[in-house]
Amino acid sequence: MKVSNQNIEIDGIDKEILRALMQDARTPILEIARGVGISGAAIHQRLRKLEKSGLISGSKFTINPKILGYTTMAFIGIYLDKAMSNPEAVKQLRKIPEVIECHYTTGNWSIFIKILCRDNEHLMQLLNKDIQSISGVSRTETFISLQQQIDRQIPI
Amino acid sequence: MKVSNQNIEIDGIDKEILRALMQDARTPILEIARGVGISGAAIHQRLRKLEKSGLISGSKFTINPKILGYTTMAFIGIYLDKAMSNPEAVKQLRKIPEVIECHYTTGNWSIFIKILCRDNEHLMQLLNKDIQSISGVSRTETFISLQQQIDRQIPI
DNA sequence: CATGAAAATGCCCCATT
DNA sequence: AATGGGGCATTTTCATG
Repeated sequence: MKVSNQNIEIDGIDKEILRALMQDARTPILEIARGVGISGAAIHQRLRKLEKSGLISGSKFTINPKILGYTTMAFIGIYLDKAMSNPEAVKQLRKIPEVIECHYTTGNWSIFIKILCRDNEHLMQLLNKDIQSISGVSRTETFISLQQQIDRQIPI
Repeated sequence: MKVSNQNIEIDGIDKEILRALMQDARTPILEIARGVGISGAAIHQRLRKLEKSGLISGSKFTINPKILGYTTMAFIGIYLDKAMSNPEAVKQLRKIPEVIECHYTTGNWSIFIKILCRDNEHLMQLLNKDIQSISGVSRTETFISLQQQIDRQIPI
């Protein structure tokens, strides 16, 4: 089976390459080559093709925030005044390092963010001091992630 | 300055190593070594220390879901019947590949998920066919990410 | 913790098919 | 698209400071 989109086609070998690298970005190309039974040079060519297609958007070491003391994840829905320019609010949110995701969303909230904090006191400080002080923010609704059960990418 | 937690201490060199690899997991160790001015072997030792501490939880290639046609991200709050065992619901959610995050949360919802879908029709199918059919799910509230403005890790 | 050296391994380009 | 070869870079280990 082929998955195709625009001018990009991904076959089973591409999938195996991607799956290996999605699990561990430092998997040696030659190891993948041995696994799928083609030469390293071929894997290399396919990788260049996949990168050029934009399918591979990067590779990252992932840090466990808990080790740094960030044990609490929370989601915050933000209501903005109608007059407020959303991009300006995002600009201010970007300055808060604890904000790790930020979305414009449909629904009641104008903006929806994900944050990491050390504890409830830290969370309260982020809400009251950092976020509520952004001009245009009228109200927020917060809920805490008690436990994350799934964290993955779309399967290839 | 030192960031410390339990038995782990991270100095400025560790931070430079982590920052480089968080940006690009395939950054050559020797390149980092040249940048910070110590030997490759020393970087290697530090990396092993950081891995052992659990701070580094892995490395991943990141896939751009849009290239595969997954152009829509949505968040769904799920109400579960009181009698329902949450772990069973999570088990069912795990079978849906479009579910890329799943949290137990405080607040009105029992479970909060993030999904990727191809279009609104696909979203509706996920809601009506896949999620609503999970026993114990009484109601859902959905909002769509119109645009993601921030996506990052906690800064080191 | 850091180092240099050395061995092993892998990367990446190329000509060819 | 895939292959093997080969030059060069990187990784990894080790004994030592």
